[in-house]
Amino acid sequence: MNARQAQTLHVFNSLNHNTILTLITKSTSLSQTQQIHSYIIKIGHSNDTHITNKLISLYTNYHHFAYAQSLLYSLPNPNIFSFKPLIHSSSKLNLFNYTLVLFSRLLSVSILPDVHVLPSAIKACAGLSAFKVGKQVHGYGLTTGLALDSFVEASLVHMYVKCDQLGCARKVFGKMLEPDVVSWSALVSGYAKLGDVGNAKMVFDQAGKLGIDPNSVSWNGLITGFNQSGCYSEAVLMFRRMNSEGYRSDGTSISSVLPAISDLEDIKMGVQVHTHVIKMGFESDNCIISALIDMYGKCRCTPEMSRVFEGAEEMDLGAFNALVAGLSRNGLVDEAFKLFKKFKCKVKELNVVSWTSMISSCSQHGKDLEALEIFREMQLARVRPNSVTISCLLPACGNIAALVHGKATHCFSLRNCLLDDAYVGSALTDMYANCGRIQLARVIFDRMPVRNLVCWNAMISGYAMHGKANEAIEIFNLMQRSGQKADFISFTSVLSACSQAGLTEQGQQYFDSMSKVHGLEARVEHYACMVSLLGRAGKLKEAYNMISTMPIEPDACVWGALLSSCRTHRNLSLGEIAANKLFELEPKNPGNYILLSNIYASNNRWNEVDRVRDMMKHVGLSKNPGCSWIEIKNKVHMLLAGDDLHPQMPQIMEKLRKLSMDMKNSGVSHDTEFVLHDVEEQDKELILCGHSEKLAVVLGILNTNPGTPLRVIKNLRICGDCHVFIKFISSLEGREIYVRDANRFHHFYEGVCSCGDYW
DNA sequence: ATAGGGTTAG
Repeated sequence: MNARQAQTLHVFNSLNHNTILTLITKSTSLSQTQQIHSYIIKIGHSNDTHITNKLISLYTNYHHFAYAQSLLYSLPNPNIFSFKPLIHSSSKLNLFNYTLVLFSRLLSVSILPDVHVLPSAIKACAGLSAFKVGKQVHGYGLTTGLALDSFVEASLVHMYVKCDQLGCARKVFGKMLEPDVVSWSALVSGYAKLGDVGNAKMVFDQAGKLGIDPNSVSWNGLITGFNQSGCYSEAVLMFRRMNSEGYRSDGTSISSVLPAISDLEDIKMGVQVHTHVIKMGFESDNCIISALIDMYGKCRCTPEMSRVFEGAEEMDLGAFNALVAGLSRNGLVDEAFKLFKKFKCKVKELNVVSWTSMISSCSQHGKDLEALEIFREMQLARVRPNSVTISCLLPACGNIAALVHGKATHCFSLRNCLLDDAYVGSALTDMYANCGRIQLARVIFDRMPVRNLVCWNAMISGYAMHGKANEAIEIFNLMQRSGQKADFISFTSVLSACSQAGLTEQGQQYFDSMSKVHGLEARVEHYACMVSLLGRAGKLKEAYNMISTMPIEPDACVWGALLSSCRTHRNLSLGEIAANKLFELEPKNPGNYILLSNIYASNNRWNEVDRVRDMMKHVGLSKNPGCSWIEIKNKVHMLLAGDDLHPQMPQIMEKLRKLSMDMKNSGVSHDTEFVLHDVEEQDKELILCGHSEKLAVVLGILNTNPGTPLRVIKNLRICGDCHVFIKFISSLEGREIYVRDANRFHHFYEGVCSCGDYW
């Protein structure tokens, strides 16, 4: 090729080059871009960096990232502009991982990032809370001098705040030549979010010195931050300060401060804010309406709550959800359900929160079957349940020992990747424990990737419920070794486990360690555990002394623990004291009368037994089955007083069956009463009947004494509360349990226990 | 080219 030819070719190419660039800039659609692209390939310009950069930019604009990326990666000599379009738009779309992939590619081909690209990478680290990577990028910025740029500095502050590294954030902020409101606000709300009230206020008060004028976003960020860390009174305080210092609170301020007021149950402040809302004309803001409804609900002002809802111009789903939650929180479950049904027909767009809060209110108020039914409907309505839904549904399964449904829910969580959620894990642990499957509960617990206090407590209380004290203690210790602090609930479980297992000394040690080691003052439920711990060990006087000297007022649980212990040890004098206290505290609780009558009976004071029955009648408990039980107990005693037990059995059976029928006919709640039906007449069997809690205790004894003979009667139906089920199921460990008629959740077990004791 | 704030379900 001669010189002239070469020149011609060059001119041709450069002309062509410019023409192509103009062409690309004029392209208005994806298809045009593609046409030009194919032309570029045809004439052999696909290695031209300048041209390809334009193409990358176009494809990125059309969100054809794969295309843009393949062009970028195939370019022999890319420059910073080849990377910019993809890095910027991936960062804009919050595709953080992708941004970082592109950024590291940029570094690996030895291109120096500039002050425009670096903030995108830093933003990606912020979005991923990737502290280590963020620090590396920061270091890179320092060595290259890019970190001196004010935009880079601002994004670094933001990144460190998002990674909860407030020390680093403050360092960067402190070095800024022109500290800006945005970085400062991020820093302040970051401290508030971590509950660091001191630093939040300190940095906030530096505003004047730094020449920063806080705007409403700064104030609101601070309020929300305090809310998120549970510093509710600080949040309210800041709201007050905001107004008194002459800053205008906007809609966001109000909907941020209202949840704090709700949690403080500060109705006075709530009403003040409500009037402020009316004065400022914020009444049509849906967020504020929801927050107001929530506030009135949490302050137990249901009429006000409904009034706000009805006063709203348009039906907002958030407000509806808040109303449903508020009604059920105040025990008005039926009204909540009615409202839910009405809304369901009217508007077919209930969301996850609507369904979940309805499920939650059912499972919290003994409407477990309804909760399961609503969950089914929710799926028919094609609303996707989330982890919150599952953690509300599982207690419903556990409450009625609906193992089949619990397992189905477990599978659902597995399929939908919800098992990693700490709340779901805890609820599953709890459900399996409530269904008598403590080993499964443990498997769930062991597989949890992240554990919070709720998870540990669920496992401890599961073991405690099953009378497995050593295991409960093991988990309790494991929890502390893992760095999780124990709370009141952890101790209640451990103490009750010790009490059930008769670990008197160990229980006493744990009780003492509460205040000495853990800085927790024992609550009334812990004293109740201690009384039953001492009582079970026969140390009734010590138990009574503990009640007499405890620093807080003993409640019915404490006295009840003493009374039960007195029943176990047939102690009449202390039993009478406890019972008299209980008759004052809860005169309508039949259990206390029955316990006392038992103590009298075991001391052969049959006239006193009759007197207790009369007392029951006197306080209006004559229709209570317990009253009849006392009567029948007397008669059974008479029957059993004879030398030979066995000849009396048919008669006893007859009485029991009649009583069982009476209970059924009088509509006794199946929650708390144990009912026997369809007892097959078998000779020489003594059947346990009675109050569920007592039955649970007896079954528990069976459970801890495996040698106790267990005789089997077929087709016995039991309706009882969860305690009965747990003890019952675990007492049958290793035997087949059949669940027929699973739809109605009436559990038919093949087998029932019988033992020498009866109440 | 980059950055800060809102309601309702566990």
